[in-house]
Amino acid sequence: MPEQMATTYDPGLVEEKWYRFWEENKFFHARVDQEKKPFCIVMPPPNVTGQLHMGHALDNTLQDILTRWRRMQGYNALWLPGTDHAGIATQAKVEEQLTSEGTSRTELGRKKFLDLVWVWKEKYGGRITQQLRRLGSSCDWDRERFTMDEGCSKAVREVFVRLYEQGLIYRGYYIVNWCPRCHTTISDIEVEHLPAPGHLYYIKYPAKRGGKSVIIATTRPETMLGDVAVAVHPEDERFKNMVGETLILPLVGREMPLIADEYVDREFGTGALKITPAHDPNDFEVGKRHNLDSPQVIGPDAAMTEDAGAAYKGLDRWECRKRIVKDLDERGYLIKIEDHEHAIGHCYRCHTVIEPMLSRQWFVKMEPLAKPAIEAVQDNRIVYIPERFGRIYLNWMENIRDWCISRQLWWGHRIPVWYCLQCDNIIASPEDPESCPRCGSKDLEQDPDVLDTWFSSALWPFSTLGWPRRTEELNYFYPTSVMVTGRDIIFFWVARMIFSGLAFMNEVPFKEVFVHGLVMDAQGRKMSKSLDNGVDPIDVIEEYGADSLRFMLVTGNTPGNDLRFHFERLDGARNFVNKIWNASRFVIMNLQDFNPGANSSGKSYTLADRWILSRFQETVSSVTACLENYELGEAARIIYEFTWNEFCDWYVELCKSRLYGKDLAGRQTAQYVLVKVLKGTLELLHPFMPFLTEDIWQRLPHQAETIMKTPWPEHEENLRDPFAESGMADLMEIIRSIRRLRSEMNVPPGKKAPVILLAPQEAKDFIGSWSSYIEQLAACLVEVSSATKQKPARAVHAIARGVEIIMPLEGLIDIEKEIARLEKDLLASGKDLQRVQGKLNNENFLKKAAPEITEKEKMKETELKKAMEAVSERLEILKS
RNA sequence: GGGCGCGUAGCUCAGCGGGAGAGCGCUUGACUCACAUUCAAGAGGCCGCUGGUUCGAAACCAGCCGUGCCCA
Repeated sequence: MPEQMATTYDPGLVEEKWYRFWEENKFFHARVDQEKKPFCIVMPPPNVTGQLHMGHALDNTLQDILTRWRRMQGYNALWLPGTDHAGIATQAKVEEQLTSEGTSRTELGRKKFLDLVWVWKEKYGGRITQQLRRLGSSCDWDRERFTMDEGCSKAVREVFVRLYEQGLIYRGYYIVNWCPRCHTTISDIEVEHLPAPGHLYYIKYPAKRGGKSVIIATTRPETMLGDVAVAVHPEDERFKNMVGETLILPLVGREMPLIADEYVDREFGTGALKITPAHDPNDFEVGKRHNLDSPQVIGPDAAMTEDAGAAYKGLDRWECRKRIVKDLDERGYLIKIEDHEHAIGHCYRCHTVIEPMLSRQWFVKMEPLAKPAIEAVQDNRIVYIPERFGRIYLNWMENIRDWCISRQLWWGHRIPVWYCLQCDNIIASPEDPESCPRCGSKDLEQDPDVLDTWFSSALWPFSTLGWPRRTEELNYFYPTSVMVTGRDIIFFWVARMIFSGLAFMNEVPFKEVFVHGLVMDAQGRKMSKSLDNGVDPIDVIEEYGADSLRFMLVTGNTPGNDLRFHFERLDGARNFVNKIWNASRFVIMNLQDFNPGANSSGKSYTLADRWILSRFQETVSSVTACLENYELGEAARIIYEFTWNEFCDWYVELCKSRLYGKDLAGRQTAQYVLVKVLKGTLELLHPFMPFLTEDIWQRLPHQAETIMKTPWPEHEENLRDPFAESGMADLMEIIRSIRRLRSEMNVPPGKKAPVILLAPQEAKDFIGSWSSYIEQLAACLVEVSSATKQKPARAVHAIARGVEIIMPLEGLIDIEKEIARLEKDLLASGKDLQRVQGKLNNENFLKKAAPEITEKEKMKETELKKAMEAVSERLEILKS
């Protein structure tokens, strides 16, 4: 006795069970198998101490769909999961905790602090991977990796040392982005430029020899304390004969030159630019060109330094700005202040205003690495989907600057460089060195900094497969098939994986990059902690089930575009899930006597059978084609429409009489087709809704252990049946017309209405053979006649697909209303006819349009004419 | 300043050279034995604006307006 199925699907009852079933049976595990074609995705590793958010849910749903689909297609599919140590984020969280406990990392010291972070990692590291399981992710947990595990750490050191030896990693003294709150440098792309209202301060810099002074304009007056020059454009007539003069820096009294440099924008401000090499990247370049000093006036805490002078030392940068402005004003140097909106760099993590600062850091020299990474995309060895992201990538790569990789943090991969305290030798080594290879001293000190987190993520596609060891996994699965990720980390991550893969594997890390948009809130804003507008995927899964969430995330938007999160759309997905559940429930309830082996041949298909089987073939091929093109939302939509609008609304309804009827063969055929199409649909849907489909599939007659391992439905050409499709389309249109008449005439739903169908001779037999369909689905009694039959006067009338529909309604009919309705019809058809004839009367149209188009228009014309004739005739009868 | 999206039904979005679509919402009717998380029927649109290409444009091109994002 089969288990009773509830009338509504309850995901909470089954999801956990099926996930455990899959995981315990190792269905996600992929082993190297030379007989099979590999398919591999490496998961963008979420922050190890983070929680699943909607972005992860979307990203991983897409990956899971691709993985499950390819696995069913027979690929040896590996989806390799893992987590990221997320240097700044994780360290910040642990530091927060320490602060709340009244201590700090500096108090604890490096060793103790790191021990604590590891404890923290152990505690929270499992949370996100558990959450990924709730989503249904079919990743190979036996191969789960962590960016700071032994293998990845080895890879990081290996890469660092090799790049160092090639001269592609260097230590340099440059302007970097310093976050005064995180107390570390960050790379250029980690700086967020946000527009902010500010001011433009015009300040007078007097000339040493008297006479004309120079007025400069600046947005950051406090940096004037570090000024070493004023620059003008060499061709600027206003300053031409002043270049070379000496100016006096107000408040400080420092003498400095007026120099000429092409960098200066003549249009901005007064055309004279103060130069502060230690606190502005462009000024730094100017300073280098002109051999200028670079006094540092702002320190790591964003407070003014000793060099700022006694009057300002120790002041916070904003406080100092106020003071400077006040002092300048009092002494007559301040000319004016204008409002000025400009972009200010903020730390992407803590949103503190970045301080450009001169500092000694480690850099990766990008130009030689970028070149092959550009070529790989240019010659399509890597393809971006959608394409436009490839152009964005190229534009960025072509203008790339060196990458600052050292971070003043403790949590991360420590830079594998040691300094010999005896002979100043610098040693970069994959292994911790015992002694200095040059002087033999054991007095070595490791660089205190760690590497940018993205340095290790950049190696992810090959470090996770075993590199630097040449493992069989690496040989088999690399290059991976596709990278699925959000548009916001193309530069951070995708670009860096590409050049790293090319540099160390001599091969691209993946062949395709499938870029998706961001999940926004209902108003289209980014979900964020500060707005508190985020929706927790786990809450959604608990309320709606993972399948509904997945389906909602995948439908209703196009690749690469952002999507808004609406609970209404979740309702829609949940309803669809329930619809499938109930259609399946109906099928299963009617299978008690089903023998899958008994009627595999010699079936006598009805028109409806032939139609649904043919429609299913169409669905299989279009869904597969959509998936091949990464049109996942479109694929889901097609399955939705097929299931709901064709299978449920029409086929299941048409099966009822056969299932409940006395004809055993008819019942068996219906069972066979219902099972075949339902199973096939579940298989198509499985990548999108893994839980529901497994649950139902297991209740249906089946061979394999799991739907996961069932072959992806193949298109069966012999089941395509254009005749059945067009025949059914005609019948459906007739049924809809009758329903419309009933509804307009307010025929009670329970009442069987008599209907006369006047069909042209060639269609009469066909309509006659399948008139039972019309009777079932339009609740009527059908009489089919030839078109010449005498027509009753008191009746409503419609025309569909060349068939006249006459519904005699003695007593119910309102002649005036019917006349008005028919006249409206006639008017609409007349307009259509006009448009069609307009085309057909156009010589150019007939000459230039494709023959099948003109043919179609001609057919339309005849059809419209016939319909209008019938309606006119009808009107005459009614009016007489 | 440069680049990239997006403006289609009240809302959210598909369609992207040959009859304007879906879901939700709305109106009307139905608890019909898989499903009221349902079924049936319906109303609702100068497809942002202006030009151009074409026999034919919501779709292609140019410009403009509005809006969002990225880079400088």
